[in-house]
Amino acid sequence: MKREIPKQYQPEHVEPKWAAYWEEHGYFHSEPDEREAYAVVIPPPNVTGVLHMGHMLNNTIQDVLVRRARMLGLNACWVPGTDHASIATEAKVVQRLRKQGLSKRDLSRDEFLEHAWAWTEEHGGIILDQLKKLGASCDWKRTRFTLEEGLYEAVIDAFVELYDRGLIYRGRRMVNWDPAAQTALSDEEVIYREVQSKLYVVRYPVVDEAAVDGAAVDGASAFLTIATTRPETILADTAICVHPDDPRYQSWIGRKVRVPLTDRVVPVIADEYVEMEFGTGCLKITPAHDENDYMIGERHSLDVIDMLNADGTVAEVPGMSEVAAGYVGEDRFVVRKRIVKDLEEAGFLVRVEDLTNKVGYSERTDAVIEPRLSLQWFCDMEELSRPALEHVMNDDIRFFPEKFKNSYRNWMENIRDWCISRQLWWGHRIPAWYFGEGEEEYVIARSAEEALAKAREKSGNGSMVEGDLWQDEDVLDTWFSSWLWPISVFDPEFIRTGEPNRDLEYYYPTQDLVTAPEIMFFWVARMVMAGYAFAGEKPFSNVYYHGIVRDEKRRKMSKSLGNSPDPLDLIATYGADGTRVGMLFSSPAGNDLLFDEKLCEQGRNFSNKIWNAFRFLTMNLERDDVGVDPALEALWREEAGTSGVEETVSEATLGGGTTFNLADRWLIGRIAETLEGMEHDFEQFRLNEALKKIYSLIWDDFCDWYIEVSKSDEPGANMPQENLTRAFGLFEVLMKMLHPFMPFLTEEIWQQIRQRTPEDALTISKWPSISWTEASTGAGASTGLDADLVLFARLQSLVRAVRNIQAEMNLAPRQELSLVVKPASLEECQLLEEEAWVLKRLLPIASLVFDVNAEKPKASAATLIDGIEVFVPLEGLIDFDKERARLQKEIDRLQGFMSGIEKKLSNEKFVANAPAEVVEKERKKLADAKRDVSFLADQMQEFM
RNA sequence: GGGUUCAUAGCUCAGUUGGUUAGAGCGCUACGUUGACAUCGUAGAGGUCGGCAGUUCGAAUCUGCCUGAACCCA
Repeated sequence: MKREIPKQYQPEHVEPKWAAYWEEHGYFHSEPDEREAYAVVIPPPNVTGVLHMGHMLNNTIQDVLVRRARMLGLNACWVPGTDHASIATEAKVVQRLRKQGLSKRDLSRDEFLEHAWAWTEEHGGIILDQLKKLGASCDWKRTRFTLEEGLYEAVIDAFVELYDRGLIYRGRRMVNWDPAAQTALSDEEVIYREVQSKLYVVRYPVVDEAAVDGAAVDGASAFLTIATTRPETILADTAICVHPDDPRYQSWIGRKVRVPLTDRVVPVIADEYVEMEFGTGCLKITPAHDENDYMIGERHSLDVIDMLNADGTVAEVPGMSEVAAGYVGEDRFVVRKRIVKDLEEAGFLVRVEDLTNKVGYSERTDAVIEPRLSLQWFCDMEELSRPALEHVMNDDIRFFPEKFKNSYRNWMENIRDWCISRQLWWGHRIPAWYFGEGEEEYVIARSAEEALAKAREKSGNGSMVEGDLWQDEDVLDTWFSSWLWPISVFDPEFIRTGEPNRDLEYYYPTQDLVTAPEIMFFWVARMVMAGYAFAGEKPFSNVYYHGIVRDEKRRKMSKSLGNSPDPLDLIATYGADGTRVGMLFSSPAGNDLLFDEKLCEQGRNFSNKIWNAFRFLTMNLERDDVGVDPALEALWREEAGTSGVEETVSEATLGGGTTFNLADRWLIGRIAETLEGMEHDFEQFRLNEALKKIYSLIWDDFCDWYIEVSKSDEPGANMPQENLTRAFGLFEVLMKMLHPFMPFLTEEIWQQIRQRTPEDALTISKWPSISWTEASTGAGASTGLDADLVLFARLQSLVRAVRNIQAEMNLAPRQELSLVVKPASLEECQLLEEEAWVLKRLLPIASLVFDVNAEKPKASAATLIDGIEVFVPLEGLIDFDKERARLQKEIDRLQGFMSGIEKKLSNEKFVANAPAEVVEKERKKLADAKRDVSFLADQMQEFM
């Protein structure tokens, strides 16, 4: 049966077909059963986001793991979903409203949420469809969203639960304020960046000058000089602070200064916080706008003056001068410029210096963060962090790469309370109900009804009605919902009931979590906390942190830089399989990934290479079907284990050359080796290494060697059909091994090789496992698979050596050669002669002689392979100069090699101290090299 | 300022407990197209393993210092 197969692989015709087929047959849907569970929860992307390169990498990795687990016979369940991305989504909705001429303030909460849901429905889920194009084998029926009903309840339950345990409290604290989004942020949402700033040196007049001794400090002035990077905050200063031991300022402590541009008089205080060396050693204190100043303020009972509005404009504060009053309502950065000018004009500005410092920016809006004192909800981290730290440090939860344990510990040990309230509407509304203006006049409840009952009790006012209560307007940090993800996607009610449902019981703890190190604190650490806090058990066993995708200049790929290719364009150009390979190839474990489109091209080329191997085999097919090779069938274990090589099948069936020829045995041995190697790589999450192994097995071993030696002796004739059946059989195994990486192409070929029922789809087939123990026995064995590997490798070396001669002598590739091979022993001679066919298929051979006593033919090029002398007679073709040069080059190389060994062996200490086998090995190397040199030198004689 | 990691071929990276003639892919050079694949094949060039010292019979590998880079936290 000759089939027309296109010369080039066309992924665009293949991928949609199998994506639909897989989904139609529900291969990726999982329900609890008697098998071992393998669960992975997706790091939920933003519901309205679009796929970027980071998602591509993240999900490719997960898909490889999940597909492999599925083939290993585990009940694989990959739960997809999205999160509501409180700040980002709300910002987008506000932006859209603005375009419609609406402002958030014009709308009621419910009206706003309607717009937000509309937006979500419009854009939501796009990203999940994009994941399908990538081939992600998620259980789409289990798709979750952090704001859907059940998951919403779970978040409220978690809040109530933690509040009841005393781990959530409300307090007036210094928080990170995002003036653009007008909300508080957690510490993790602030990104510090180094910027070129100015340090403004400003002097404050001392007011009680009369009290100063005549011997005023260095004749000076009745001024104290401070340095600040934020001069506008001067308006809210309530003290000047020096170090208590600073000799310069001893006489000033306890006196008073007037704050420039105000009529405020503030004290000079002493506190050890001040660094004497920095700036002037004299610090202005603004308790409302700096965390450290706030703490100093607490210690010294200073006033707290808030001079910033929520939007970052300057507010009116007591005592402003006329000039300062003009700042009110202006943005803080505008005021910074104006105040510098005004300070200068008023004679307060001493000088301005350049300074590099770090400034905090909002992770979401990129606005400069302002420390701001406000009443917020916090989660106490001390108790929650304890088990989270312990179970990572003791490897109950393993981190890959392990180095991330360090920063995890560092963070956990210095953890601060988590500000969980956000001044936003899009999210989980805080279940706090107020019944009075007092800071303690509230209750925590799941519903208004429950709140009323609790409020009546707390207030002692039994006649209170629902209308007397108002719910907190704020929502919770998005991560306060994401941290429940591994629990809530399976059982949203668990936190309330404490009774796991069937899914949670079966899938939890999940197996692997794949994510980027940037969200280790945001998400991973908190999921671990939530896991122990709510389920008393870890949420996952392994965390694989992959790198960040960067461009060739090591810049992070981002939309704003425009340096990120569109993943869907890549898929269109190189195919999903090719793109996946490209992503993985550039992804060493745990390192950042310098994305290079060339690697996707390499992936596409690989697709094409495989396609053409398939095409070639198929073109050789003379029957309607490829048939079954019984010997090969016996080789694969029925039930796949996690280990590559087990159980023995008798030598008679497999060894002894009865059914499999040397090339078959060699390739099977290579498959066994590769399976073992890949398993090891997967244990370490070294996916790129595993991929490289199967890549090389297919391209180098199968295509370049196995198919070549399987071809017919007659050029142009079809392959012998038994060879073909076997080659197809081996090809099928290779497709299995490649399937987790390149699911579409492999399924296509798998389905084209034979007629398959839905039960036989590659995607649910069993991972191969070879029942052949010799494959894993020690090297140097004289029989069995190892010997075959050695023998075949020797033949490969022989072929390469002859090809090298062909190239060096500029012989035409088809120039037929009469080879003379002179092995060192009779035994070897016989072994080689039996396998002469391998050489005949791979080299243009006119005649081939094996003889331990062979005489060197006249005018021949010669070389040595493991002591086997090989002569290529080149009567009339040989170029003496070239041959001499070739031989000399080899002799030089060997002599350099030998001198190193001789030096080693002449060192008595080496001979005395090194292990005997090491010394013996060196002696053998030297002897072999000597033999080779003398052989080559003899050859030289002929051409002198 | 505190912590962590890294430095191997032109580029991106392997190199498991110290003993290898230090590997791979890409790139580069030469040759090759009478039917699997030029999205290909064959062959080849290319590295004093950042520097200096030390431990050791032996160091890319262990230790210290130096230089350079990156990341996290404050």
